[in-house]
Amino acid sequence: MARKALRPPVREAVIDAAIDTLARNPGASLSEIAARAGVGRASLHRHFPSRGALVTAITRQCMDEIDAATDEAVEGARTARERLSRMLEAVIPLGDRYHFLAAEALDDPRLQTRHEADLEWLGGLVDELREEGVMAPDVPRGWAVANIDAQVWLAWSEVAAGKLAPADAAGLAFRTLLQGLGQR
Amino acid sequence: MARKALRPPVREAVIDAAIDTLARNPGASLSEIAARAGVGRASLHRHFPSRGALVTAITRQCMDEIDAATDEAVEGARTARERLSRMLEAVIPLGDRYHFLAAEALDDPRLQTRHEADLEWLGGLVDELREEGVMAPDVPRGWAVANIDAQVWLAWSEVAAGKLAPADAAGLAFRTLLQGLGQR
DNA sequence: ATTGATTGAGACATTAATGTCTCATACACT
DNA sequence: AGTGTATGAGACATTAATGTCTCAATCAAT
Repeated sequence: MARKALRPPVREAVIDAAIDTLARNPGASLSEIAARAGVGRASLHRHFPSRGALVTAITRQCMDEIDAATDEAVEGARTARERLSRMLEAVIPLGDRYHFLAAEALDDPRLQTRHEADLEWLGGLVDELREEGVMAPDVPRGWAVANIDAQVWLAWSEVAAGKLAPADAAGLAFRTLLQGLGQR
Repeated sequence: MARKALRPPVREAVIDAAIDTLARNPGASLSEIAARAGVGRASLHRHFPSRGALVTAITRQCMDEIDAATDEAVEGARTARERLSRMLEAVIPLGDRYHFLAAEALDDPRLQTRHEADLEWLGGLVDELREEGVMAPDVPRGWAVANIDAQVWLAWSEVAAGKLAPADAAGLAFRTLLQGLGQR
């Protein structure tokens, strides 16, 4: 049941390198990415015909990771509040692989649809949080969704900048979401 | 004491067009910007020798606007809480002119320093909010600053996307900052 | 050892953006 | 009206990224 080959896994190496490189600099060239992957630029083009194809591939992979981590983390949680907490704990450590997506335009319509589905999942979570009395009903649903998304992004940025300990990030984001920064 | 000329104000037109265009697409070409400004590409280069010079100029202008609006709004406020509220009311409507700065790298060291100064101003505000008992002291200072910054950015995004009424934006951001999204 | 496929290196054409330059035109000011 | 300056249009050289192609070398499998 050997999957592929024992050769150097060029495709994976390129994807990893692209994620690392583009996260730092969204305008990085393909030469740069190939070099970081330890791969010839021609080989890169053999696996990904165009830059767009590469970007699409890594975007898909990032989304796969995020969705898988979320699904696994949320599994078995009894309340929406707990789902939110677990989701943050699972997703924030992946932030460095998701972050760059904000810069690269979501041009592939399928990925765009998928991203909307992810946001809709968050919307459902917000609905449940309201029903549980955890989240205020007079806060617009879209605002709540956008805030959760933003909090994930922000937590990663602070961790990446070394201003926040990774272990504290998710808890801080959770608290900030539900209670804000105010004096309790 | 006539300042300059009654000629078409090319410089201003280019700056405005650049702000509009780069806000939508950070990688927009100079041709695109010149066209939107209703100006020849050569004239653009007469006023701004290089792309970097143009980006620096508009960045400086945006910062000027933000700082001026903030200073004016904050003037006369008696409490830090009120200063925060007024700052949000003043700055969020300017968000569409500030937003793109996140994408364009702050390469000019002087602008970088200035941005840090702005963040430090926010830090001072956070200190005062703590002293007033408005903001929890166990939330890291840097996290609080980053959240205020992020909330401004987020509010604009939602307004620009048509998902949030401009009149509601600042109030919602203020509430979210201090109380979060939780049930009161 | 032989075969077949994949790779790295590099040459090449194409495309797009950038910055410089020229020149005829239009405007502001006198 | 006359003068000087700024403009728009376009030609031009330069640079960088992209994508295609070829060829010799390498590796896996037989």
